[in-house]
Amino acid sequence: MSIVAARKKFQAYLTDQGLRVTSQRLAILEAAFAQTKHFTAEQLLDHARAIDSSVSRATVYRTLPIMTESALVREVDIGSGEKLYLPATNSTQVAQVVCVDCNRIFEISAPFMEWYGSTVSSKLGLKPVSQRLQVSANCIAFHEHRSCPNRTKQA
Amino acid sequence: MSIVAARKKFQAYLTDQGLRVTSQRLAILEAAFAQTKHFTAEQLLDHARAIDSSVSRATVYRTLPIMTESALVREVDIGSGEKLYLPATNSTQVAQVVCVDCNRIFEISAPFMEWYGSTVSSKLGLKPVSQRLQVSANCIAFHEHRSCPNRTKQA
DNA sequence: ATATGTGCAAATCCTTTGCACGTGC
DNA sequence: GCACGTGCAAAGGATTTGCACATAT
Repeated sequence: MSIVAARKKFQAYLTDQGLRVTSQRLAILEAAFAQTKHFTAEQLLDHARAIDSSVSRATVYRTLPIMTESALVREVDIGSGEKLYLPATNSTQVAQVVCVDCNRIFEISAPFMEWYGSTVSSKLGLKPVSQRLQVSANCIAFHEHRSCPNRTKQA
Repeated sequence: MSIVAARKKFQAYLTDQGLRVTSQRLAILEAAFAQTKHFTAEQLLDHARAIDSSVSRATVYRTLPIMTESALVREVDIGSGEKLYLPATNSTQVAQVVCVDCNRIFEISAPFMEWYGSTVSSKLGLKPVSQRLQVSANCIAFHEHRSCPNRTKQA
């Protein structure tokens, strides 16, 4: 989604929910959509401040749930202590493959996930809301060296 | 796995790793295997103290990774802030279905997970270590009432 | 005008850690 | 005996929150 479309959608969402369109919220959205890979709340704060220096950490943390609920940003929890975020794509049927050697994260299509969620949930009398699939892996070629060539590139 | 078998396996693992068999570690293992559902570190501490009052929170936190690495306990992170644990079963090919209304957690067989992890990893030049699949869902019949009949039963 | 939003700093929550003492091997 | 394990309390890191001020509508 383009930043233009994202901004439009965000403003519509805020208005629709009776929330206010503030310069800080727009700066944070702008910063999020400038990212090309997964980012943390802290990294988002840095980038948002480059756009609007008045943005505070608290507002970033308060805005992330809004962007997530409006499906503009996707939240990814790989169990690393801090949550990661990503400008949302159309599909929610995406799995993460995380290299434990170098922390690279690949977003991979997993179209069967939704089917599985529905099938299993209905058997339990539940209605699926979302599903997450995550694979942890090592770099094959370099595992024997006990280090990964990409180790310095923290994804 | 019976507690007897678990204790034997744990002692073997500790010895094999050059770690010591202490009364605290045994009490914590005992407490873990007395659980019938998912438990937190804090709950484990409570139960372990009922067996050996000298057990400290620090030791529980230091023992959990040992039990996890020895495959006696399985760690489940549903992104709720605190990690959950479970006496391990044979299969690692298990998905969690979490009811967001009442926090019940169902462990469901998902035999294709391992296959998916291997397939996808090899395409990326990676070797899979583990995979997690989690489905979030609502109680169908009670979602309209905005509450769940099991809400008080924190799983 | 007024209900929301914001920045700041303190608080919270789970988990980890430094240190001096205790204990399995 | 000595290295490893332990309890305690303090530290740590990510996220949340109370409050007084600012601002969108």
